[in-house]
Amino acid sequence: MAKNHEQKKEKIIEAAGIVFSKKGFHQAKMDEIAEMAKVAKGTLYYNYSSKSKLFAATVTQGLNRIMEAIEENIESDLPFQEHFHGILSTLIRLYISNSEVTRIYANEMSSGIDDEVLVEIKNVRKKFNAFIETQLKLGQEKGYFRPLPPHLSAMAVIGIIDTLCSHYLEDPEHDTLEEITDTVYTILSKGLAQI
Amino acid sequence: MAKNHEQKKEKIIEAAGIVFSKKGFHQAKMDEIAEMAKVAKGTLYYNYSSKSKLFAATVTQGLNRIMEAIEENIESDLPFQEHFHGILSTLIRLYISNSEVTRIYANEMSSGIDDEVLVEIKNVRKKFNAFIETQLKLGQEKGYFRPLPPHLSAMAVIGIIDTLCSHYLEDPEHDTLEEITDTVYTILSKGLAQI
Amino acid sequence: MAKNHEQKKEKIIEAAGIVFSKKGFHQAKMDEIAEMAKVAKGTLYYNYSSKSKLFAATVTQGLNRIMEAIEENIESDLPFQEHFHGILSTLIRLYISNSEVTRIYANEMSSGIDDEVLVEIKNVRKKFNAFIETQLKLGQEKGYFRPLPPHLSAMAVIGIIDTLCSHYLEDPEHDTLEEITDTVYTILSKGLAQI
Amino acid sequence: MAKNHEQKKEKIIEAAGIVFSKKGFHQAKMDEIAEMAKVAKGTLYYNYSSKSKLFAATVTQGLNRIMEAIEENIESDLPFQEHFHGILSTLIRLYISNSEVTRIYANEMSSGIDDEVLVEIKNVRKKFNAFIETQLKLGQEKGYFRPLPPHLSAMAVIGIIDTLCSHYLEDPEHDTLEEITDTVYTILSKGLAQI
DNA sequence: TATGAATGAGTATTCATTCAT
DNA sequence: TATGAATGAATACTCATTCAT
Repeated sequence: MAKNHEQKKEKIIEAAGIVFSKKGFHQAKMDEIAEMAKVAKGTLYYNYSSKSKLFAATVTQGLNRIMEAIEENIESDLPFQEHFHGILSTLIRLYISNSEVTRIYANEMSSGIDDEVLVEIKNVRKKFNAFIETQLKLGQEKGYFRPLPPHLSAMAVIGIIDTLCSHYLEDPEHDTLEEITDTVYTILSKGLAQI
Repeated sequence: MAKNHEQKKEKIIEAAGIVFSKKGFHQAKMDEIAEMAKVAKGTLYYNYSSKSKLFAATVTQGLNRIMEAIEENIESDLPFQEHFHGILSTLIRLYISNSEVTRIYANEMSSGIDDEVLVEIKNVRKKFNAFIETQLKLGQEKGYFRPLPPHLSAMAVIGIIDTLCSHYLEDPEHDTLEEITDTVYTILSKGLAQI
Repeated sequence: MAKNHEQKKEKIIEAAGIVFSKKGFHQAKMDEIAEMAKVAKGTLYYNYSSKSKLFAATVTQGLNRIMEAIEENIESDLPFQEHFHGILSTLIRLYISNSEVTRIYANEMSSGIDDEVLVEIKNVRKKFNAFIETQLKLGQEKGYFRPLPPHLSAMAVIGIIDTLCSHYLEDPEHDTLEEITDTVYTILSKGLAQI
Repeated sequence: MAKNHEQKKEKIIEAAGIVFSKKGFHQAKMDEIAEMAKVAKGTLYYNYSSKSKLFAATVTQGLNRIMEAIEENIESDLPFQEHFHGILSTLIRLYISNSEVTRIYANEMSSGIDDEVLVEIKNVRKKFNAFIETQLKLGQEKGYFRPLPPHLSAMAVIGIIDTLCSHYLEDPEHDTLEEITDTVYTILSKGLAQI
């Protein structure tokens, strides 16, 4: 019953995503994850040897899924301006719809997690940063972007998206997703200043 | 001796700032704070009735101190462009030099803290956001800034600063503070795109 | 093995009865109960979610056991006088032989226990009072007892038994159980005064 | 200012009586007593070297006051029956009006108090028991009471009064003081059985 | 005499992890 | 493979007592 087993692992990751994002790493309880996944607590440990490992698996799988989705959604034969707008729009949409994972990414890289596991998570993060960085370098080469340090620009992009999307998720009634996207796009491409 | 007593409270807040910023709220231990402040654990509770209250006092005092410093450092009779550059530069400098507090601000608004206390902290945060928002509105009125939603722009400003400064603090050798400040200023005022 | 588990719960209740009766609710320590039951402290909490709940379970189970024993021991087809004597004698015997529980019942209904739990305990108490009250009403209907307020009479019965049995338990050498029983029976049925 | 000082000690005892009776020995906090007495906590220790000593002083003073009041209120030249009724009535009245002390007496002789202090309290108790015992012996000598063991009868008297008065104090609306007094008198003098 | 800030030993409770079944 | 009862180390918080002023 390999399928059955994989399904169970998937159910656990899904439950973990929900609980970790709602409570953060330290406040999330293995009991609650087990209950939400409808498995016994022992089963968690049967599949993931510790809370940290389960956390790492949750974040890693989640971010990889998001990155795959981004790559699928990018059409690179558009004019660069539209290409860039498309990336931001995709990023924001996926950030919102995968909020269980992105919230974790945003808030819970703090200490108290096994170093070994922390390294694993930081690597996925780097992969994510590198992806943005690549896009920015592309823009620079094409002469569309200013020659700013790409790794700092990449972080700026992520920082803006992270902050505005977190704000949106806290109170989705307050602003529309278009406003968020437009604001992000305008600031990043043209800046706050006019003329 | 009232002075002596106030000094002790100050020593506690200072120790709390260090420990909370290093470990985060849930991983910070009252024992460690007491030890670092060189007082008995009971003294912590004699002065702050709970861990949450101590946390709130630490963050509130810290952010208020930063806001005062910002206001003292702003020269508002400069041309707006330079005025804005000055604000960003001051913000970044204070963010870095008060890292014990700003790290907390950035990472630990998550759940698990008394609601009552959480509200107090969120209020200081709002005060901070409002300050940035006011500056942006001023720029819009002067015709210097585009008419973007000010509260979203304010968050974008904070998001960029937060992300880049956190990055700087994680590895201060990697980039200089000028690079950080320039990147923040350029992106925010002119955007990534050229022409 | 369910049996094993039930045995462990029983061992805990037994230990709790001994410690609570010796120390009272607030002075009883969970550590001591765990040690006496030969389980880890966590096991106490795995089975009873708090000290209050464990206390409630101990008292409730104990009083229910006593009430069952009383009902089994009453022969109601005797002449009423002997029937009443039998009840008192049974009550006293069970009070003494279940002293871990009755001592708690007598001394520890005071404050400091969760309200929810306190209510539970008071309900078992009411059940016990109601039982005595029923017997007294029966005696009144049969014309054997004076028409005194039954709930007050019931409390008087319990009060006398409680006081004399506590006295007996404090120093069992001093008086015999027969003397106690005779005194209780004589006072309650005929009063102190003669003729 | 000896007077002033004595007044302060009196204020402390009074506050202690209220707090001990409401919370019991272990749940009563020195802080609360100090606050209620409107003195600093240090002052408690300046006058009574420990919590146990303060407790002992509270109980001893209280019971002595009650015993004095009883002796003042007894008219011994009445017919014995009325004399006995008078004693019970006085006892009940004083039990109710000195509930802070009598509640302590009833519920808090349990463990956890310094042995030395416990002995002191038990001695006052014995004095109180002895007083009742003397009255009962008098009744026996006068041929009014049956020849039951006087120390057991005395405890029975105290047990009934204690239980019914505690019940009255818990819910003073439920029964009148006359009903209580009549029930106690009838049961004790004539018993529950009629003819 | 009186104060109240400071102390630290003592306690209920939590929760990741283990392991017999 | 899966379970869930059992564990015990870890931790926030309490409060009688002390003592410098």
